[in-house]
Amino acid sequence: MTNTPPPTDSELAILQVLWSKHPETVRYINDTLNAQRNPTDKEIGYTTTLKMMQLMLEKGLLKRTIVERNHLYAPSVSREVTQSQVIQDMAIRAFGGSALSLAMQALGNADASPEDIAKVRQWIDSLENGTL
Amino acid sequence: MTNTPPPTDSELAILQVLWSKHPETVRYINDTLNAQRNPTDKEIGYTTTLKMMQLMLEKGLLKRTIVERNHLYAPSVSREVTQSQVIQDMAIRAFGGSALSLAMQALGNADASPEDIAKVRQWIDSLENGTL
DNA sequence: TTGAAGATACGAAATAAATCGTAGCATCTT
DNA sequence: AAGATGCTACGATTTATTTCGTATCTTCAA
Repeated sequence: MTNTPPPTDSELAILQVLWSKHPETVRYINDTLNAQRNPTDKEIGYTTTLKMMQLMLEKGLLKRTIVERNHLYAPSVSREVTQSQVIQDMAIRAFGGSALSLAMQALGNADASPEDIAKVRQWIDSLENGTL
Repeated sequence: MTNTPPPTDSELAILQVLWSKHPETVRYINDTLNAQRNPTDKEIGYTTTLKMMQLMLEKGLLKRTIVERNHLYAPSVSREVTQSQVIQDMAIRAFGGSALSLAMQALGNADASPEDIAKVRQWIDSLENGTL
């Protein structure tokens, strides 16, 4: 088990963009991040995002292909795996290690619609029967 | 809405101790943290914990009373509120803002026993009725 | 009354994370 | 061919977080 630390905040911001669309260029990521952000805040410089992604490449969080001298990046760990890692980490850090109590608290926070609740019920059923 | 940033990692470690027992002394917190930690790692110095707690006092994360010249600390924000904040933050950082998908992922991670699942079902029912 | 033990205060160092400036190298445009 | 444009590389700075060293005060016991 390679106990890599969970991604930092900025790393997660980059990963979220790449999860929804990849492979992509640094330019694309940088533009997307800046588009999301509150216009009153200062923009993130291109080289900042570039540097982050280079570090993530070294850490093994991203992979890269080169096409026509341009670099295209993609996540090298799936969204689900990374999210699990984040949850596990958060459970330890703030919930005494209990992912279950984390889950219940999150449900309370979720401001769930009736359809959402139905989805959760279904999910629970599948957990009960499923591959456990 | 005072948009205070969520507690950092070390701050959460201290808060977790205090949530389970308070008010308590710096000495107690420090001993507890060191007892929890892997014996191979270096211990946290007393003054380190002291400093953290002083900073947390300034930030308003803790409150303090003085008894017989000794300082006793307690959380000034409830466990539930802080945990909600942490979840909200994590939802944004890693789940595209959806506390619901965070909750479902956490359920998958929770390695839940049948009793646990029953508890979750009950919790969902109470959410639905608005028994908050 | 002196000194050991144990406490707090606080400046400052060490570490980690995020940001940027500058250089260098292609390609494109005129 | 020369300048503009747009890319990557990478050292270095800035900022945030964590850790600790040292001074100081109080109490207790010999």
